[in-house]
Amino acid sequence: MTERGEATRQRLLDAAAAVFSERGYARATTKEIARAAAVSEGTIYRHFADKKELFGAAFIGRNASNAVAITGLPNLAGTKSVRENLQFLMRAIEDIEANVAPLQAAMSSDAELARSLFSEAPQGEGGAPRITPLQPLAAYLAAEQKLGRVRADVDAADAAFALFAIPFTAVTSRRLARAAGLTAEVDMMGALDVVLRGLEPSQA
Amino acid sequence: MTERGEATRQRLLDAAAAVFSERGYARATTKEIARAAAVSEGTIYRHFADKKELFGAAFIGRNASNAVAITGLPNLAGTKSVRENLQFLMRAIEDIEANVAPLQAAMSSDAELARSLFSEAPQGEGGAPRITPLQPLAAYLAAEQKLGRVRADVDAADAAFALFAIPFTAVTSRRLARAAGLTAEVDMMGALDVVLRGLEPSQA
Amino acid sequence: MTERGEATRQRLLDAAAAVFSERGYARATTKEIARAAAVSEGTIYRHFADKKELFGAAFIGRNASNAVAITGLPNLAGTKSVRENLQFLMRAIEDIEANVAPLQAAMSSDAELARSLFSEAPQGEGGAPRITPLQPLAAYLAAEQKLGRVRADVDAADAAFALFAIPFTAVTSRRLARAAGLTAEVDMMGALDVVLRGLEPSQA
Amino acid sequence: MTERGEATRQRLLDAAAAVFSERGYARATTKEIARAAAVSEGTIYRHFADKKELFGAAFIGRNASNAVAITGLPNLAGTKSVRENLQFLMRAIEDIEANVAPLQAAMSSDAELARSLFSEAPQGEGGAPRITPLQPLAAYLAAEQKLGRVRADVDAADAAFALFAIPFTAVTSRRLARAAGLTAEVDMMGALDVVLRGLEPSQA
DNA sequence: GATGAATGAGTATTCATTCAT
DNA sequence: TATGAATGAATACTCATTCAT
Repeated sequence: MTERGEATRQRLLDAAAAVFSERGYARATTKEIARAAAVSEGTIYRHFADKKELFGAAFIGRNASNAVAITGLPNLAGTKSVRENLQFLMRAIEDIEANVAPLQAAMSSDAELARSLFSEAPQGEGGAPRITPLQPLAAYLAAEQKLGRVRADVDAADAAFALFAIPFTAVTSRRLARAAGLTAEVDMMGALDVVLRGLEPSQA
Repeated sequence: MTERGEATRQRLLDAAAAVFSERGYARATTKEIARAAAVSEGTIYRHFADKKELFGAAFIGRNASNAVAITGLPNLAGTKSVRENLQFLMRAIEDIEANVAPLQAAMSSDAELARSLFSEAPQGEGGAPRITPLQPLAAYLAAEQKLGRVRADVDAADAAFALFAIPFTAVTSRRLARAAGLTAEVDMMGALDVVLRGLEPSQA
Repeated sequence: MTERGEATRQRLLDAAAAVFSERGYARATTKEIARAAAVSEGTIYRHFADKKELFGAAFIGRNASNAVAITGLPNLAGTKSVRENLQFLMRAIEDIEANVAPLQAAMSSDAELARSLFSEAPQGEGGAPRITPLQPLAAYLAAEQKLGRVRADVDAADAAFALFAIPFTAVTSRRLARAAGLTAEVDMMGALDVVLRGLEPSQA
Repeated sequence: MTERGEATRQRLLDAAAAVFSERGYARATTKEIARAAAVSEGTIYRHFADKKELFGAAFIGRNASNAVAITGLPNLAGTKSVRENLQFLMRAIEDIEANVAPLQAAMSSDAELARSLFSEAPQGEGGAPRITPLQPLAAYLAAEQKLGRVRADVDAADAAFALFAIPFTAVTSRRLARAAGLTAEVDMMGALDVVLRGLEPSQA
C-alpha cells in the first residue's frame, strides 16, 4: 500500500466512525462518508470490501485504542485512596463507553449486522468480541481486597458489575436524552458513593 | 373504528414492536411488518400516517403498559424485607427494560427519528418523554428510610440510580451479546447484594 | 334507481367535475371526489364502473348542457348589429370553453384516457365526439351573408374558425397563466374588431 | 461533467419531452422515461433532483430553442408580400406550439406543478415565464404599418392576437382530435385570409 | 489509485378497486 | 344502498456497489 493509499484509508476510517456514530449504521450512507473523507464514493471500495467491513474496521479501531487505555489500570491498587481510584476509573469507563457506545448501539439494533460482524472478525483468544472494562475492574478490586482496602467478603466480579453499571448507564441515558433533544443530569459520583459504602471494610 | 379495524391495528402494533426490536428502525421494512401482522402493506397506512407514526405508537404502547406496572411499587415499603423487595423490583425493571430497550435502541441510533418523535408527541405534564423506573425506585427507598429500614444518610436518588443501573446494564449487555450470537452471563443479584450492603442501617 | 341513489349519483357527478377541473384527471383521487360528494369511496363504484367512466360521465354532462346553450344562436342573424351579435357569441364561447377546457386539458395530455373514452362512448350521428361551437358560428355567418350584412366573398367556415380561435385562445392562455400563478390580460374585443373589418361588406 | 455524462443528460431530456408530451406529467413514469432514454432509472437522479426538475429542464429546453427561432422574425418587414410573410409566420408559430403545447398541457392540468415550477425557476427580466410569439408578431405588424403595407388604424397588439390565435387553436384542436383517435382538418390559411382582409390598407 | 457515471434492487407511500358487513 | 376496511400493483426515489476511464 502506498503512503497515499494509507492516508486515504485512515481518512476513511475516521470519517466512517464519525458518520456511523452520528447516523447509526443504516442511515449512514457511503456517499456521506466519502464526502466526509473528501474522496469519491468509488474509492471506499478500493480499501474495504463493503460497507459492513468499513464499519467493522472503524469499530475495531476504536475498541483497540480503548483496550490500551484500560489494561494498565489494575496497577493502581494500593495507590492513593480506593475512592479516588474508583472515581478515576469511573471517568475512564465513561470516556470509553462514550466512544464505543454509538457504534455498539448501531449494532445492537441490527441483529444481522452484529452477527455477520462477529462471525467474520478474528476473535481474541478469550473469544471476547469486545474488550470490556469489567475484567480489569474486577482485577483491581481483587488486588485491593488483598491489600485490605476493600471488604474481603464481597465478590469482586459482582462489585465490578455494580460499579461498571454506573458509567455505562450514565452514558447510555445521556445518549438517549440527547437523541431526543433533552439533557439528562446524572450524578455518577453520588451513585458511586452509595456502592462504596458497601465495599468499605468494617471499621471495627 | 370497527371491531375488525381495531383488531388489525393491534396486530400491527405488536408486529411493529417485534420487527423494530429485531431490525432497528431503518432496517425494519413496512413489507416485513405487514407480513408479520398478516395484512397487506397498504393496510398499515389506513391505521398510521407513516412508518414513523407506527413506530411512535408501538413505542408509546409499550411504555404506557410499563408505566402501569411500576407506579404502584413504592407501596411495598415496610412489607417483607428490603432485600426481597429490591430483588422483586430488580426483576420488574429487568422486564420493563427488556421490553422498551430494543425500541429505544432503534431510536437512539437514529437521532432524527427521536427528535421528530418527541417534538411532535404530546408530552406528559412532567415533560418526561419516557417513563423511567428511577422516580418510583427513589420514592420506595425514601419510604424505607422513613421506616428506618434503609440508612438515612444516603441520598435516595443516588441509591436509586445505582440500583437501576444494574438491571439496565444487564439487559443491554445481554442484548448486545445476543446480537453477536453469544451469551452473557450476568449475576444481577450478586451485584444487588453489594449495593445493599451500603444501604443497610448500621447494626448499632 | 331509487330517489336517494339518483341524488347520490348527481352529487358525485358535480363533485367529480369540480375535482377533475381543479386537479386534472391523474391527480384527482377517488378519495377526494368521494369526500367532496360526502359519500364513502366505495359508493363511487356502485354508480360508475371505474374512475374513467366517472370522468366520462362528468364530461358528457358539461358538454351536453353547453350544446343546448349554443344551438339556438344562428337565429340571431338579422337582429341587432353583426358586431353586437359577434361580441355576444364571443362571450358565450368563452363561457363554454371555460367550462369544458379543464376537462379537455386533462384529456389532451393523456392519450390513453382520451382514446378509451371516445372509443367506448356512444358517439353522435355526426361522429363528432365533442360539440364544437364552430358549426353554429359558421351557420350564423352564412345567414348574415344571405342578408348582406357580411361580405359574400369570404368562406363562412374560415371566418368561423378565425373568430372561434379568439375566445378559445383567450381562455386557454388564461388557464395557463393562472396555473403559473400569473394573470394574462387579453383583449378579446380588440382582436374581434380586427377580424370584423375583414368581414364588413365594401361600402361602395 | 464528462462527455459521456453530458450525452446521457441530453438523451434524458429528449426522452422526457417525448414521454411527458404523450402521457402528461402525472402519467409519465420515471421508469418509462428511463427506458426511452436507454438508461437505468437511477441515472435520472444523477442528472436531475427529481421528476419535477426533469420536466422543468425539458420544458425550458424546448422553450429556449423556440425563442431563437422567433426572435429574428420582425426583420421580415418590407420583404416579399405581407401575405407571404404572415403565411410563413403562421407555419413557424404552428411548429413552435406543436413543440411546446404538449408540455404546457401537461402542466396546465397540474396546477401545483406549474406553480412550483415558475416560483423556483429564474425568470427572465420581463418576468415572462414563457416566450410567446405575440410580441415579435406585434413588432412585425407595427413595422409593416410604418411601411404602409398594413392599415395604420388597427391596433398591432390586437391584430397580433387575432393572428396568433389561428395556429394556436389549430395545433390544440389537432392535439385533442389525435388524442381521441380522430383527425381534425383545419384550414389555417383560409382563416388567415379572412384576417388579412381586415389588415389591407384601403385601396383608395 | 482515484474518479464519477451508471446500475438495479429495494423502500416507503399512494390509490383505484374489491369485499364483508 | 352505503360503508369503510383491506388489497396489491404501481410509483418516485435511494443507495450500496460496479465499471470504464
